[in-house]
Amino acid sequence: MANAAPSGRTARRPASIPGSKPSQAADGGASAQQAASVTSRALALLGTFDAEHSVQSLSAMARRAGLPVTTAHRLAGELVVWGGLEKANDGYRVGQRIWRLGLLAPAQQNIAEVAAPFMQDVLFVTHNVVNLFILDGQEVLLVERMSGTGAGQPFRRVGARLPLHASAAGKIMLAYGAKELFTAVSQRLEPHTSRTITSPATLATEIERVQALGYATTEEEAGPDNYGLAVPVFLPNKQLVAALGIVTRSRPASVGSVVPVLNIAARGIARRLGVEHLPQ
Amino acid sequence: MANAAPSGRTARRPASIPGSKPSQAADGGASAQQAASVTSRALALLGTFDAEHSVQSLSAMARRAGLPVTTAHRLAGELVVWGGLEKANDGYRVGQRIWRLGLLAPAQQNIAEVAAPFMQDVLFVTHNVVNLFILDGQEVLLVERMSGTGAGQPFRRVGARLPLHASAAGKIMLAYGAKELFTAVSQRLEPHTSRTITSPATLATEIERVQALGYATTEEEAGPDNYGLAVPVFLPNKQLVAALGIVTRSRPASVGSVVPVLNIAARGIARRLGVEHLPQ
DNA sequence: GCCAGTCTTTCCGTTGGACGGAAAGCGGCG
DNA sequence: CGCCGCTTTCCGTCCAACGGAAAGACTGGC
Repeated sequence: MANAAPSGRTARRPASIPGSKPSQAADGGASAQQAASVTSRALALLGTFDAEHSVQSLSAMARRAGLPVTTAHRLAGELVVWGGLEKANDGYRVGQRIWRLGLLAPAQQNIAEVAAPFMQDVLFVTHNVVNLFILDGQEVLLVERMSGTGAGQPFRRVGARLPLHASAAGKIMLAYGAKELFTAVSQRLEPHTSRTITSPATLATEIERVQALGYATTEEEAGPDNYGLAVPVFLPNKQLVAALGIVTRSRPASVGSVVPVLNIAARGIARRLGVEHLPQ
Repeated sequence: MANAAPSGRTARRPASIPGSKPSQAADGGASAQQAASVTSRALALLGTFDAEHSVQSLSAMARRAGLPVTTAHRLAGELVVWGGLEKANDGYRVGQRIWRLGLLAPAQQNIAEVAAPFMQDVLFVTHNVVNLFILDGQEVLLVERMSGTGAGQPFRRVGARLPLHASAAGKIMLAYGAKELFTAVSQRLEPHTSRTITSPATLATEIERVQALGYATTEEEAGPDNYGLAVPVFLPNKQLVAALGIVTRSRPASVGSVVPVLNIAARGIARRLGVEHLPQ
């Protein structure tokens, strides 16, 4: 993977990056400038779309992608032809071809599809918003979500990410996942509310509590009026694959009665995952 | 135009090369029609993924996209870096970045998200597989689907398309949509089972029946052991936006009791769609 | 009506990145 | 061990991509 030759048409990075942390750091998607190859520019264009920018004008895309408008125009045109973007009067949107492609992505395809029916069952019983998270890097990724007609606006959307130390699902990952994860995460505990755990020691105690209880909770640690509860989803071979949980707007009265429901659903999901395709 | 030098990157096959490499004149490349631009090649690569090919080797992708392996290798590499593809030992898959992008696509975002809770309610009452279709071109597109733990394997997956004349949702579109749609579709009525409607006259009668009843049914017209039932979802201004339905494995006993349930849910969906963002 | 500002689209000369054949590396099979 | 298919690196050639310039479309202010 030698870095490409420095000579670039537009601009170039001075020298190879000093290692630092690959992770997801720089490539925010929108902020990414410094495109070099044709493909990366087209992709940068796609990367400008997110939940807050699901409809954009051409020049907005160009600006956010750090591309000349002319270039953006040409590339966007090709994307539209292919179906990756759709063009309306008010701007560009993500095309349905991308959507259909996305349904083939592994994280989505296996777990979420298998889990959905079981999540329904939980919803029927508890009438709370039901979430399914998987671990992705040093965050949890919401792969499926369900809420009844009664619930208000959803807290998070499918595809959202949450930090490990400020979410019930994240605590599950910390408690039952690799130890390295804990050490890595506890380096940087960003506060989201006044109740977010920001001390590594406190977090360690909390994780021990989770391990002892078998479930994790959050109390306004991710956002105000946001109470979470999650249990692990283990494969038959004890491997942790996901965290199943609920979210409520006020402190749940009966944690004790919800946990068994979640556990039953988690076991059901695990059983089916074990039968069908193997973990990964 | 008048291409000058034949020694081009794309063409290059005068008489000079001793090597044979016939290569079809017009390139019959399965799906992709002689792409030229860089972007279109990268996209052609993505386009090789579908439900039957969710994991592919590099050369398989190259073959299906009609690209040289070398080129495919380079492009796939860029896609992997960006997150559009994921590379495992057994081949490439669609990356989760595409999945997350896809969630922003309009068809998915608006209707499916709004409809989901109401579909839950239907599922709760009927215990059947619940489907939500929108019209897309001359087909219906499954944008959301729900099934309980009891139901067996799903008939269709989200993202699937069905012909208008062989699906309950499609009949709804024909009955309440634009008239031109009917004339266009009735030109080519492909049979899927022995019970599929293949005569324009029969279809016309069927559509009238749908208009009279207010709901549509199919009886093994799309596949064996496949019985469908669907109702329209109208916006407050009478515009048809979707079809909501259920699927069963045997002839449903009580159509009469399910239709009201579907209609209530359809009204609920419409009401919320009307309140929030306007149709399109 | 006119001007100013923003966004979209076409045109076209220049050139640097994409192209892909060749070949090495890699594994499996008979 | 030789054959076959897939993956990956290398590198000289050359055309497609690039993007500045400018016209067109549209809005809003005065």
